[in-house]
Amino acid sequence: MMYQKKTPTILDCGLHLFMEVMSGKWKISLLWSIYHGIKRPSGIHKTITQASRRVLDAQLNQLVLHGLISRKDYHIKPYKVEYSLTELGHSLIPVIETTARWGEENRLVLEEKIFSCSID
Amino acid sequence: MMYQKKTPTILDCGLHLFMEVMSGKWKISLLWSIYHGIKRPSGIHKTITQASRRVLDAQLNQLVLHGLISRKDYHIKPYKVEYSLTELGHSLIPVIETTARWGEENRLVLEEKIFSCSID
DNA sequence: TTTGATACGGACAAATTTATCCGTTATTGC
DNA sequence: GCAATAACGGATAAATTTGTCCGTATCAAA
Repeated sequence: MMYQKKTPTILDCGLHLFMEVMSGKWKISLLWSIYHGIKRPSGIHKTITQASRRVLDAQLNQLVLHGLISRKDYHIKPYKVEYSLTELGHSLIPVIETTARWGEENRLVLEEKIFSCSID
Repeated sequence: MMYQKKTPTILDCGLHLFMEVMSGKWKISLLWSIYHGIKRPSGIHKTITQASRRVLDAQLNQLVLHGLISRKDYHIKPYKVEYSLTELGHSLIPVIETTARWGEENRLVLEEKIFSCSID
């Protein structure tokens, strides 16, 4: 069962919409894997070993519900399931690349700041 | 006292860096207000009435610690404090605009999906 | 002198997200 | 049969974020 929000979601501006569907610790990595052709849940898990399979499944479900990826079940035994980006998911790639570029360009400063926050 | 993280922060890719400094329910609105010339805490609060002053202060502090805004205390009575974007904060504006544009372009679909998640 | 504006943050509760533990089903290979 | 792989999700604990309730201080104006 999925968690039921108790406070209203704010979607004033487009950035809030973006944050809403992107928030989730592993979602970026998941989208990235799928974009790079790793489609099966087990394969994805092998590329994101820090997270448990359970958690990845949950976030994959959210991505599906938000319409960024689609899930194809081949209905064969042994099981086979594949995820792929939807059109909406694809439209997100250049946006992700823009933000990722900003992060990389400022990595040194950002890492230092983030680090100093986590000690005092 | 600020919360002490217990699990390691993941900063593999630039997008994670972006998410790290942008995560926080009111940060976008705060940056937006400051960018648009509303600099004093009380004024900012008037533009974001859904949040309590306490919460806004906390997130403003985080933005300062992450180096996105700077805080100038005029050391006069009655109190006067002003926030402004740092160079790093400014460099974020076009990135925010890119993601916001994506959100707006897909608002209809996204709102519908987000909404349907919140009912079943 | 009481009210209101400015500014800030401790202490704690509530909401939300993430992680861990385990149980299910079915197939392949040894 | 027994272990490994593939797939999925309930129940619950732990971590993290957000919100609420207060208390501090200074000054101005009514």
